Amino acid sequence: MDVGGGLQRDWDTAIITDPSVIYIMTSLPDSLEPRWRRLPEERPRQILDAALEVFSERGVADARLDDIARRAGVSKGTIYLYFAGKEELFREVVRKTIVARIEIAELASHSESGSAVDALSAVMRSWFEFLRTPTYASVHRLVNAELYKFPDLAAFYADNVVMRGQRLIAGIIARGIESGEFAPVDPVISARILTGIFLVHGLWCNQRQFSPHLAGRTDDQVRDELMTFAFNALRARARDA
Amino acid sequence: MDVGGGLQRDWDTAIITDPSVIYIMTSLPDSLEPRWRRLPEERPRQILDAALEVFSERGVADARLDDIARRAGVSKGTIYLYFAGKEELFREVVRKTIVARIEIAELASHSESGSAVDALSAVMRSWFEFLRTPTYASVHRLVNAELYKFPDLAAFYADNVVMRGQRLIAGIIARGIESGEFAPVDPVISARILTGIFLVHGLWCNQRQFSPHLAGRTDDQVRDELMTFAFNALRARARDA
Amino acid sequence: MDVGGGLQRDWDTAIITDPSVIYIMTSLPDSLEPRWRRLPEERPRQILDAALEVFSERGVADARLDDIARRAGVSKGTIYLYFAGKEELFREVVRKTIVARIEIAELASHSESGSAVDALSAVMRSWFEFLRTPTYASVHRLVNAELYKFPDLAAFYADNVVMRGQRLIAGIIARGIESGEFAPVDPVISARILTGIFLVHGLWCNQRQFSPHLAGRTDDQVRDELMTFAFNALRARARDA
Amino acid sequence: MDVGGGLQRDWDTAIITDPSVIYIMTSLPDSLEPRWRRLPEERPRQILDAALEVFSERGVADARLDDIARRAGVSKGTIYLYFAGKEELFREVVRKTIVARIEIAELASHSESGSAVDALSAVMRSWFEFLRTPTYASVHRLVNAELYKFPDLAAFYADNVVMRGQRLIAGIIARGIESGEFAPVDPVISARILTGIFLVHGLWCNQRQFSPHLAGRTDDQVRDELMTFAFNALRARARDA
DNA sequence: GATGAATGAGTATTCATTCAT
DNA sequence: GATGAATGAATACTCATTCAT
Repeated sequence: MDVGGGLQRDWDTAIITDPSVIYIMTSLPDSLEPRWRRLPEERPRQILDAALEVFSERGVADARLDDIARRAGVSKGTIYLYFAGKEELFREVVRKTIVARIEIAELASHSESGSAVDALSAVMRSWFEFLRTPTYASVHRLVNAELYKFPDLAAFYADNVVMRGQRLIAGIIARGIESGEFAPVDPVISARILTGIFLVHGLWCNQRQFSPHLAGRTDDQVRDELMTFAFNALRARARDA
Repeated sequence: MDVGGGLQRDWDTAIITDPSVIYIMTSLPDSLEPRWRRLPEERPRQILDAALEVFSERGVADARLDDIARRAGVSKGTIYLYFAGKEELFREVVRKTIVARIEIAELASHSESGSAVDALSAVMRSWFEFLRTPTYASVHRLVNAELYKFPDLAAFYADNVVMRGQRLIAGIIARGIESGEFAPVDPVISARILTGIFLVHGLWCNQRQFSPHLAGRTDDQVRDELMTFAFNALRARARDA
Repeated sequence: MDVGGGLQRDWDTAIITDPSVIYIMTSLPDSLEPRWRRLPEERPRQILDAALEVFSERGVADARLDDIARRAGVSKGTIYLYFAGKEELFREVVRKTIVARIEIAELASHSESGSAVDALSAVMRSWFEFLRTPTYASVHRLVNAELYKFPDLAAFYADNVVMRGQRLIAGIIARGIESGEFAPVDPVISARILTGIFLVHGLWCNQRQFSPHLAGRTDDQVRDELMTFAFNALRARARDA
Repeated sequence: MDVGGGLQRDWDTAIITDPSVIYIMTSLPDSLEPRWRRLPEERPRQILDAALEVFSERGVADARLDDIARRAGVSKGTIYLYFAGKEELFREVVRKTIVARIEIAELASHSESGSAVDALSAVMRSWFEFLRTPTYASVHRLVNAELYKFPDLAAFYADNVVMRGQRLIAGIIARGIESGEFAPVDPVISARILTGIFLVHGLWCNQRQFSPHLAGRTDDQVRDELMTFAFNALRARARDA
């Protein structure tokens, strides 16, 4: 699903690459000496990174393009060479970061081999890892704070992040029920609830100043507590059962 | 089991009084020309109500005092008679609404009599009811979206809402463990996780446009699913236990 | 025809009135002492006057709202209290001045009594008088320079100024032909041509720096030359006739 | 009587060369791979042509160098290789086009042989032909609209176009008076007025959308009406004379 | 107390101009 | 010569805040 506008080029593929080393060989097949040229295409990356920072620090409305430009090390006008405006810049920030987030989820899904318990553990660990990432902290605040002003982005986020993660977890739970590892709960419902648990706790971990209820425990402890709780719920035998 | 049933309905009307009906008759019924005058004492309330609406619709930065004034039925200048400025107005909105929210929690806590299961059920029901309230929807968005710009308010919120609610639930869980109703989980941890579950789902229910994972179920079904899940987790006997 | 947008109030009627003396009596019929109140409605007039000056000096695109505000003695923001933006301000300037111009034409038309020659003389004199007015100089430049960017205004101008003036003159010419004062020319064509003659010469008189061909003659001489030429053409008897 | 008939048609193509066809063959026709290269010598011409278009479409202030560059098929930077800046580019556009216009006038003046009536007819026809040219339409708008911001250009235009044309016509009129073809009018005054008539009507013909008074007649009819009127005026015998 | 006209600081956006390649 | 990425000065427009009435 293409949420962004008409301006995007092909920096998509460079997302994970360190911007300071993005070079490209000018392919002259017959040339003896391949020459490296500095890619102006790193500009968008610099701007997007700076924009994510500023947006998440101050919110979209309060973010000043001037700040973003300064932090990206470019002039204000340069932003407009790559993005149609503030709003479009924000769209790109979200879109790009969400895409990156999906990659992570994809990686996590590779751990589907083995027992359902092991698979779920692996997914939970890697997901929580991601949730505690500074990037995710920023995006999550933005999603909660501003996305309702951008319905198309919100839909994109819901479809590609929440639903996707939930489906991944639901699959594992279903497998676990089949294999007898888990009680016969509703896999979809359980997956939704687990997703929610991880989301809030990710948020709380990322703004510990405002989370007195996490006082005294490390992020890893919190994660382990969540996992324990999750497995308890999934393996539960109701008293009267 | 449904203890808090009779009183939740008036939360909204208690918190957001309809500005269009706050009038007072200045002459007796038998007067030929009854004249209505707006109650000056209600000014701050009207403004706060309008402000909550506008803030939650557009965010603090995008909210225009003009809109708030118009919606409150007063002039822009009047706002400054009661509040020092936009930011202070926002502070008051949050403070007042949080205080109102606390009252509710207090009320709910009265249902501590009876079995832990019944008490927890009652609290969960009444709390979820509140979470689905338009007022809460607004506040919750504001809390997630903007509170980090107001550290003092964030602390106030964390202390008085999250911690307090968590303590309430933890108490009930502890009681349930003692009475043998629940497995010997950590009451504080469980309370925190349950709190989180309810918060996210409250949020999701309040912005269903962006919550495809709730498609096909009513808010009440969602609540019941949460409760089932919660009790499963709390009553769990680990397989190997 | 209403060309302007939604903002206009009722300052229309005050057009010719000197802005510095626009006061209004607050009509309290029973009050013993009528009190005068400064009309905020003079603001639009001040702004429109300043805008006409600046627009005609620098053109619409080069005109700075700042300059207009300063010259009107108000702040920049004040302009936006009365006009939706720069373009709308320009529309109002043209509309208002054109309306004023029509009043003049109306006045001139009163001289329709008497001989056609006398009537035409009177109209020509009063029209040329108007053409040499500083206000008209400004408007005429704006019309020629920028109106093509505002098709609705251009149509308004063509209908209400050019066509109207032409019709007035054509009527007099027709009368003169009937009475035998003029040769049997086509009244409409002649009126159009005379209109054109006066328009260019008005323009030339108003920018004499660029009109070396007017060197050595006063505006009144120019006018008389035009009139002589016009009457020559209208009274002409073709040689071979 | 139609003297200048054969040559007016090429004015436009001489002045605005179509940029898309300025190429040169770099190899001989018998070469297997004929390759076309753009003539660098044509750069300035291409830019000037594009600039005239854009300037006349949007006005100097609103014209974007970007558009001019794109239309000229060059990069924005290239413009600065040939012109000092936007203003200087405009100056060159006017100078070059005016010069071209003068050549035309020169050509037209060759038709001074024969009767004054024939000569004047020829000049009028060829001049009006030129006035209706797209190029002239553009220049005329620019002259009226923006030249007052460039006093030196305005003087250049007045001296070389208006005065020169006027002198040409005045000469013919004087000849006609001498020969008895015309009444003893003032040749200079008449020439000025005739010039004015043709200028306005040229303008009106070029923006017929805004000229309801020309509705129903072709440009040629308009021209013939002007000529009839002019000859009427010139051959006039005042009633009382 | 209320009003709403007026203010002006703050910012997104545009575009002529420069310059490294 | 050409390019087009980069710049930053310039400016329309917004809106919180003030204050005379």
